[in-house]
Parts: sequence; C-alpha cells; structure tokens
Amino acid sequence: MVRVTLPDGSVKEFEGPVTALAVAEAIGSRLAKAAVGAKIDGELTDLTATIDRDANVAIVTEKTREGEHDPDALFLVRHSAAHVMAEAIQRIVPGAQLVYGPPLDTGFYYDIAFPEDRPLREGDFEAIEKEIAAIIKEDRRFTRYEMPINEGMTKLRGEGSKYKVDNAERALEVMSKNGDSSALSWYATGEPGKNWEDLCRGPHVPSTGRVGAVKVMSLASSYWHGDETSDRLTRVYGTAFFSKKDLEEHLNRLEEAKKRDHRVLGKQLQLFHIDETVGQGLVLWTPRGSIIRKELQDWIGTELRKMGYTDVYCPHIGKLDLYKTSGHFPYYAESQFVPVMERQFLQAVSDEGCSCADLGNMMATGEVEGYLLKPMNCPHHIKIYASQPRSYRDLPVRLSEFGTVYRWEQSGELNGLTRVRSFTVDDAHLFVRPDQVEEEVAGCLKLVKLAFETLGLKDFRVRVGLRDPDSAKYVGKPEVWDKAEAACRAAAASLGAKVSEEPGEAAFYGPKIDFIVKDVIGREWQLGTVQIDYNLPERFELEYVGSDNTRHRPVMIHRAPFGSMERFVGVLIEHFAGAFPTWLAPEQVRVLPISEKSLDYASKVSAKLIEAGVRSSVDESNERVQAKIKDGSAWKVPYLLVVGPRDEENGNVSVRAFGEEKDLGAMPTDRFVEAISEEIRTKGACSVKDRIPASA
RNA sequence: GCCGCUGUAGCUCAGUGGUAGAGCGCACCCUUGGUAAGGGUGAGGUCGUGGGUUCAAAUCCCACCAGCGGCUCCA
Repeated sequence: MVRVTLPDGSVKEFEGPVTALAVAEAIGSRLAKAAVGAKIDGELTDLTATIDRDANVAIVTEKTREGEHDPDALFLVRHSAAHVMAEAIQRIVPGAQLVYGPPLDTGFYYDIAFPEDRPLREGDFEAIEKEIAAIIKEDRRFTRYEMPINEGMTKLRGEGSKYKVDNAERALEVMSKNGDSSALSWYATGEPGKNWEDLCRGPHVPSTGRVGAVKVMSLASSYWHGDETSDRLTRVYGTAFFSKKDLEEHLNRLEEAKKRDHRVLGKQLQLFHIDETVGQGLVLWTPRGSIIRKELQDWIGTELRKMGYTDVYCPHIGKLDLYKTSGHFPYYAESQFVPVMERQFLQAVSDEGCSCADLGNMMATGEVEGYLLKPMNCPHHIKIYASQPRSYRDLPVRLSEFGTVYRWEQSGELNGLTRVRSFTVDDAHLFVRPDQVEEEVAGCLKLVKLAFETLGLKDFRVRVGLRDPDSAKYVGKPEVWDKAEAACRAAAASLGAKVSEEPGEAAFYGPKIDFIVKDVIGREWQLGTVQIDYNLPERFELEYVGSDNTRHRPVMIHRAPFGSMERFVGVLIEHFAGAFPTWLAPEQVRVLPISEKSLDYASKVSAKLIEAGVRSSVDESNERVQAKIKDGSAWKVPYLLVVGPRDEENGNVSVRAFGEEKDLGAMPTDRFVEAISEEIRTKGACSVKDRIPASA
C-alpha cells in the first residue's frame, strides 16, 4: 500500500508502487495530459518515476494555478530542449562531442567540443532550429534507462568521449558522498540503442513534442571545468518555452531590455563617451552625464557633513613604498597600471637593457623607486590620519573624498560604465575605537540604505564577503579576521534584507558587506560596500592615545554607498531607463513656444526657471509643437512647457510631464516654478503633478 | 588575457570583387503651426588602422586596434 499526499493535503492510496503519471491519471485525465513532470518529496522527477513508498507528490504542469510559468516546468522543458538541440547539432556536425548542458534561469546552454575543422557558426543556427523543429515533431519519448557503474563506465569508455567519462566520474563522486544509489542513467529520445541518447541524471519532459518552442540564441566560448589551461569549448546558448507565444514574449522582453542598456542610452542621451583614442575603459563624462554625477555627489556630500565627515583631497599617485606597506604592491601588480618610474632609473634601465622581470624585481626590492597610479584611496587617507597625534576623544575620524582610482582590468572585462579602468569612489575611511565599530558600521549601512531608498533601488541583495580559508592572499591574523567577520555578520543581520555569506569575497585586508544589483541583462554588479579592517591600521602602525594615556590601535572602516560613480550612474541609467527623476535630470524643463511669435515669452519663462535654479531651455527650432513634443520626449525631459499666445495672456504655462500621454493643463508660471523647485528640493517626494488639477 | 562575432555618414543600418546608399540628425529656405514627425533644397564617408592577393578590394587573406557576447579574473 502506497499513500500519496497531494499538495492540497488530500491523500490517495494505491495497491502497490505507482508512477507519477498514474497518480496524475487518478486525479484527472486533463491533469495527466497537462503533466510534464512530478515532484516527489520535493524532488523534481520524470513523470514515469515510480513511487514505491508513502510520499508527498505534486504533479508539475506548464503553468501554476495562478496561470504563471511554473519554474520547475521551465527547468524540465529547458533541460529537455538542451538534449534536443544537442541531437540537432550532432546531426549537423557529426564530430561534435557533448560536454555539459544545464538549464539556466532564462534558458539553457550546452558546452560542446567541435572538431577544429568544423567549428559552429551563427550561420548554422537556422539549420539547427530546423532540425530541432523536426525532432520536436517526431515527438519521441524521453526514455530513461540505468546501468550499474562498472557496466556504464565500460560503455562510456567504449564510446570514447573523455568528457562524458569525466561527467560520470564526477557524478559518481557526488553520489558516493551522498551515499546515493549505484547506477548511471541515460536518456534516449525514443528507443534506447536505436535513437539518440545522452548520459544524464534527468529529469525530462515526457517527450520531445512537449518541448514547444526553442531558439538558439548565441555562441560563446568556455573552458572545460572553467579552467583556462584546459580544453576550449563552444558554449551554445538557447532558450525554450512550452509555446511559441511565450518564446516571442521572452524575446520581446529582451528587446525592451536592450533599449534600457546604459551603453545604448548613454550614447542616445549623450550622458558619457568612451573614446578609443583616450583609452579603453576610460570614461569621459559629457555635460549631461556630469550633471547627474554632480547632483549625486552634492547630495551625498550634504548627508556626510550632517554625519560628521570631513572632506579631504589627495593626489592620484603615490610612491611604491606606500603601496608596499598597504599590500597593494607587488601582490596586485597585475591589476594595476604599471608604475611610473623616475626619470633617472628609466634612463639607467634603457642603458643597461634590463628586462621587464628585472625591473619588476628592482621595484619590489626598492632598488628602483617609482610611483603608482592609486588603485585605492585608503593609503593616502591613512597618511592623513597619521599626520597628527590622535586622542581617543578625536575618534571617530571620518575622512571622505570622491577619489579617483585606477585599475588595470582585463580588456575582455571592460563594459560601459560598469567595468572601467578609472573610476571615482564615493570613498571615506573611518578611524574608530574598537568600542565604536558597531555604531559606526550601523551609521554607514544607514547611509547606503538612504541612498538606495531615495533612488528607489529596491531590487538588490546583500552579500557578506568572508575570507577564503584556503587562500593566502589575505593579510592579517586569523583571530583579527574572526573578530571582523563576526562584526560584519551582526551588522548585515540588522539590515532586514536578504543576506548571503560568501567565502572568498572579502577584500584582502578585511571582510565586507556589499550591496549587489543586477543590470538589464541580468549581470550582477557590486555597488555600495562597507568593510571592516583591523589589518591596515596594523600595517601602518596607526595609533591613538587612550583615556589610560597609553597607545591604542584604531580600527578602520572603508565605505562607499554608491561604490563608484561610474558604475552607480550606469546602473541608475538602466534603473530609470534614462528617464531620471527631476532632481537628477540633466534637462529638467524644456519650454516649447507654439510659434516664433511666442519665442520671447518662452525665453522669459525659461529665464525665470533658471533664476530659480532649474535646468531649463527653450526649443527655438522652426518646427510645429507636435515635433517639439516628440523631440522633448525622446530626450526624456521631465517637463515640457507648451506656451502660446493664450498662455502669454494669462501668464501661464501648459504643462506636459514625461510619461503622461496627455498634457496636465495650464497653470500660472510662478506656481510651476514653485512646484518644480519643491519637487527638486524633496527629490521627488512631492511632484508638480500633485499640484495641477488634471485638465478636463 | 582567451574564444567567437562585429566595425560603412553624427546615429541606426543596407550594400559582399567593377566609380559608395537609405532613414534619422545637421545646415539653409518655405511654412507661423495648441500637444508624439509640415514641405523643399543641400552639405556630409580615403567603408576601424596597416600590410597582402588581384587589371581592379568597403567586399578576399593576414596582423593590429576597438566594440559586443561569453569564459577567466575582480581590492
């Protein structure tokens, strides 16, 4: 007797072992038809899986009861689509060896080793999709079969794919760790031995016909086991849905996301420019983008003064010795710009024909002195702290600077504003007594929260970056690290957001709390960060005099609520899709005269706004107002003021707000100036729109 | 850094061995128009850079530079 408990709590009893499909049938024939898989005691399985003991069983169908895509169903369809695509590709390129093909959040990929003389090209996509369509049409059953380990390994070795042998070995390793069963499993699409098959743990949808719509998306390269010294593989990305309609919707969403891409909008809205003549990853802030950056900077600066920070300014370079003490040089030499060498050494080096390695060594030993473009601001700030004796009464000392740093990122990593080689950190370093750490960290987190909340950034996660116990790249004693990590954990827990702990993500000098957001194409970027550091104070022998009149070591807190201005603005561009809130908008108001006759009045209105500190301009073009509106909308200007003789007579402006289809009606110019000033001052907490009665 | 793809007018893109194209934008003229494109005329490109093949190269080949998608890295 097998008792099956269904998700609604009801129980069905069966004489003996049953398949999930039989359970579905017992519930209803429509459900059995719609079923693509099952969840047995929480584990996703094939519909043909046997239930031989009492269990909780849920039948997985395409959509949930609420009509949404079921993530488990999507997993099944994509995992199955990966098989179908692999078969299609092997039909087209017979020598292609399959490596690994997992489902992803948005689709799936298959890593494949292609013969050198027959690489896969994007031109092959059409043919692959045609084959896929044919395989789907054949509607062959996904058939699972198992083999004992020895027999299975013999079979795999006989087939001669080192990748599959390796997959099996890895699977066995995991299985033995879990004390799991002792069989390898294959899935044939159709009949084992007759049709195409792949070593796979499953599960899959019942048949290829259930894979509704597949699209081959892109090609990329990868390494076997992610190891760059190992085989290079071709990663074929695809996505799959149960229906063509869902696939099309997904592709449309991708199109829409592309329009929000900060690199696209940055060009379109003239927010920044990256010029290959200036250099890769070196951002030129154009006037419009500079306004956004400066508004953010002024705002956070005001908040910092309220919180007791003081501003400092530092040069962009420092002597190698400074960075030897801090630990940046030579350990991070590869991720920095090469040092600037003093002239006399350069001369000597060229005369003596030194190699790069020699030079590196000489710089490391101090035989040759040079300067480093600063990869971080902390060493300079530390020296400001150390420039005078400090009493416990002076602490915390909070030094802030929008400091520009330089890092030699790998060329393949550079990406618009989000990964660059020169960026400005909204940096500050707090030198605190040990008893002040908790409160000061809390203050830093409060600031990050304020920044994120004001801008409406809700979709982020918090990561506590801990040290990797197996790595030697960290400086400082384990006890000190334990203390700092405990402090980070406690502070993060107080945030009330989803927090994950990730070993290996710490800075080399200490653990950190990072705020991470996703961009429009799903890539994650670290923005704000708060880091507790017991190590640099040690390395630089920082001190303060305590109430006991003896010397003590301060603790440092590194923090940057935005992270870097470049990355933060990049993320904001995507967050707002280029339509910035009024207080940040490069152009806040554009006045559109109905004809040349109203040009004077338009200029007067605009002058009034500018006088009140609003960024305003007049569209003087020889166009009809319709065209001016279209143009103003394209630039995503928050407010367009249409003015004609009618408005001039009454001292009015006719207001049109970005994103509103209809105009909001006329209002006295002075009142508009007042309203928008208020909107800007409150950073959008109140809006011009609230003050205008909608026009009839 | 590695693999793949791409590079044509300010922007988006077509052209694929035989004298360089479109739309938008820009300039000028006409139009003086009340809420998402009024009309006309014109300027603008040694086809990313450098080599090579060819009677002839934007087009084919090689190298480099840059961008894109990944991988790897990421203080």
